[in-house]
Amino acid sequence: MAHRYWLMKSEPSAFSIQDLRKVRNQTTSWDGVRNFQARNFMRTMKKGDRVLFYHSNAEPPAVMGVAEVVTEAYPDDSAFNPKDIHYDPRSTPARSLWDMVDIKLVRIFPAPIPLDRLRQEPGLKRMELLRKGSRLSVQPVRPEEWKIVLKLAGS
DNA sequence: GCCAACGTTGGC
DNA sequence: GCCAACGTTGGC
Repeated sequence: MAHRYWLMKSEPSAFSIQDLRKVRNQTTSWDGVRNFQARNFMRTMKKGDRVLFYHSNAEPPAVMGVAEVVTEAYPDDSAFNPKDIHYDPRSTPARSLWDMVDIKLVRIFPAPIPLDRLRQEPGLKRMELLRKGSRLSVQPVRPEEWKIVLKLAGS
């Protein structure tokens, strides 16, 4: 089965794509997702799936580069820690409510693709990111949308 | 900082 | 099961 495509949002003030470049193995666990739809998407991710890394709440908001799924969904242990900002007592190691995946940096685009640039592309009209009021932090990307975005990135 | 859009919570 | 109140997201 062919790999699937996704988009994942991060606020660069919390964790940027430059941060991802610096961490060990350029790999991080995508913890802290506390939205069921986003969690469910992560649960369907397969090793090798490709991810657009998006900076939200940024100036400008933009697609920054590409990452890949290297570990499929497993319990998000940040939910178990009362001191963690994402603590959720409903989730326990025995019965994990929240999951995460590991992603690894593939590449950072030479130039970010700003949100308003994406909006100019007729082929991206249906993209989840561009839907009015869309807030999903993990979302699927159609293959044809992926192709357009990568073309905009100059690949 | 504002606020529209959305998801979640909880009283009934 | 409804839905008002509330909290969050995220563009602007």
